[in-house]
Amino acid sequence: MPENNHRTALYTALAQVPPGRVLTYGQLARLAGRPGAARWAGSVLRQLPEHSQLPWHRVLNAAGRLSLGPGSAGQLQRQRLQDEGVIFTGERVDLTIYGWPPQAV
DNA sequence: GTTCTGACCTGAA
DNA sequence: ATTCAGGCCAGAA
Repeated sequence: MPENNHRTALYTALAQVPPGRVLTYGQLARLAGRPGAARWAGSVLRQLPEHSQLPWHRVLNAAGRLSLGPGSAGQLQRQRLQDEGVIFTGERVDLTIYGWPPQAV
């Protein structure tokens, strides 16, 4: 069953993201070898265990906003990102600056 | 089998 | 900038 394999690929890709950098669900799915499976990436992160050391907080939606509601998890995500030096312009993060991988120019 | 739902994305109006 | 519709993938009812 390749499902597990893809999930592992997603974990690996996510683990490569350095502190202070963020990526979108779509990019994460693409790095996991599944372009277009952004929702799938979200479901994987949702089922992620709490004791996981993966930087799940570095994943935002394409708009640069937190896809978690204003719950405790959302607060935690924002807190951790700010601790890493990510600056929020309002409720949004500039992906052209903090995006990962770096903007291909 | 169909239908809904969700830590989503893109393009068009 | 905001709203809408269509497309994506997977799991639950």
